[in-house]
Amino acid sequence: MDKGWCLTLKNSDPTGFFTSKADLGFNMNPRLNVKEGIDKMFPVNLNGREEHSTSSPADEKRVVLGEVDFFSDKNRPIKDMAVKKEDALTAKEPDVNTGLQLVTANNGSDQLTVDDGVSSEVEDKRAINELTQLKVELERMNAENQRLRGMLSQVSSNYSALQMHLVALMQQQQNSTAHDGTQEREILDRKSQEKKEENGGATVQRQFLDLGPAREIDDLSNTSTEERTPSGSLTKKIGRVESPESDSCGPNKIPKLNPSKPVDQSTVATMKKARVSVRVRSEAPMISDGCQWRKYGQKMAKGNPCPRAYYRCTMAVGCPVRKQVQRCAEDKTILTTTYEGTHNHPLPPAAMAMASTTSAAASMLLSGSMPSADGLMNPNFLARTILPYSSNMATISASAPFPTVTLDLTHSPNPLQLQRVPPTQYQVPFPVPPQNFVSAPTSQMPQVFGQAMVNQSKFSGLQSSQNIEQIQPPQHHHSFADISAATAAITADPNFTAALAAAITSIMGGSRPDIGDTPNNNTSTSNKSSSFLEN
DNA sequence: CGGGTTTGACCGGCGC
DNA sequence: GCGCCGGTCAAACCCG
Repeated sequence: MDKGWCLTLKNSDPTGFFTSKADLGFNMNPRLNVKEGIDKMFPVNLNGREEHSTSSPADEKRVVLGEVDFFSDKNRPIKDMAVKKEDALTAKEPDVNTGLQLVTANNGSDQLTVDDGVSSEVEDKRAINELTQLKVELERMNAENQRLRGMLSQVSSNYSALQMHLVALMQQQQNSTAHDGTQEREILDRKSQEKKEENGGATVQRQFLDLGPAREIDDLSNTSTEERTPSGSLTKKIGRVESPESDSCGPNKIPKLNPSKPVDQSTVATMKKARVSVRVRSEAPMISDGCQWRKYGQKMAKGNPCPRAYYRCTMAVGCPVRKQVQRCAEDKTILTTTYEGTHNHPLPPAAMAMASTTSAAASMLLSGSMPSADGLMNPNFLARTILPYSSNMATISASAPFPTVTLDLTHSPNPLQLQRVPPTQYQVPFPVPPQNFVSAPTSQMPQVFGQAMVNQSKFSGLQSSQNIEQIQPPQHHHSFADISAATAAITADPNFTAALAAAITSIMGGSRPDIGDTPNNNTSTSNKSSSFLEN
């Protein structure tokens, strides 16, 4: 026992008062047996120091036990003797019989500490108080958890609504295009249909071929970013990257395309080469992206003690999508997942977000502009176009053997940055009512991508974003500033950030980890990463 | 027994 | 041509 009660005495001989418990006239429980005289007691350590700092406003830390009547054996009341909190205390040895300890304040007043049942009871009381506080805190956190779950659910439902809306818009645009009788569109549609027949339903590659007129991309670039390629145009330069495998047509190769569209051919060839890397902090061996993967190899990469694992998608026979998973050599908590290729099959909702994310990023990489003269694309292009809130999240490199987009989710965006973003930079509005709309920066990326590149869409990410905005102007910008503080707090934990990003990525696909993201949608090695919400 | 993982072999690109 | 390296294959192995 290293704590006790401090009584304050003044102009008296305290040693004469408290030689024993009997002398005190009570059993150290001031609430039960004290007669009169003391109105305040507060706990101190046995070394005579107040538990609270004597230099801080510690009045609130004093334990006021109410009116206490006390008479010593000399019939002298001890009352109103509270020591000033700024007075330092010096201690004397506690009485071996009573546990009382006389301490002397600098102002000359004496104080007495009690080491017995009183302190125990007070400690119990304090423990109870702490427990109560913890319970309150726990309840608050549970409520917060429920609220966040509700937000995620809302975002999920909003995404579903938007997805349906987008499909409707696509159909509407297709109809209007057909009615316009645009020759080019008809040709594209016809060729698209031919490709579908030719590829046995593998239509996904066509998505990236129907990128639409370069004018649309260029127009969007005018509204999304002032940074353009040195040539001043974002006109497609697809075909600069010629692949020696462009004419291959193996089971994992891109089907050979109509020679009448050399641009498409090179685009498809490059699409296979284009890669999207996602960096997250995760202890799990692999992030959960909703797809089924089969590991087909593992290699030790040069310069990294961590092995690189190779996976291929097994959700459909012949799906060309592959991914590499490797931990960062510098920070092994960072997991880098590199996706390559495009799924040739329908995706489950849980996999839609990540797949569309990577597809959109790759599509932007290829359609927005290919590497500029210096071989390195402006790293802010994608970031400012699709990730207006987190320009530091995306880097694009075309100097590598394959053009690669890296989405770095290991850093939480600066919430202040969110508030500074002018409304005109919000690329993707939300056609659902805003009252319950919530979006966090970490969820913005999957949501934007998820909407921009729905798997069966024939729009590029740029087009879909633009089209939607034309129909439904942005109107929910205040939500971002409102939640930025909470977002900052949430994303302060890097692990949670990564988990949140992964989870939202999954959730944005239409399922929640607790109801829809079954192990069947993941490899056996990735199941661990989906349970963070329960933590 | 089927599906997934492991792991050494193999292949092709690339630089010297 | 040779070696390095990234990527893939496939037999062996593991596991439920």
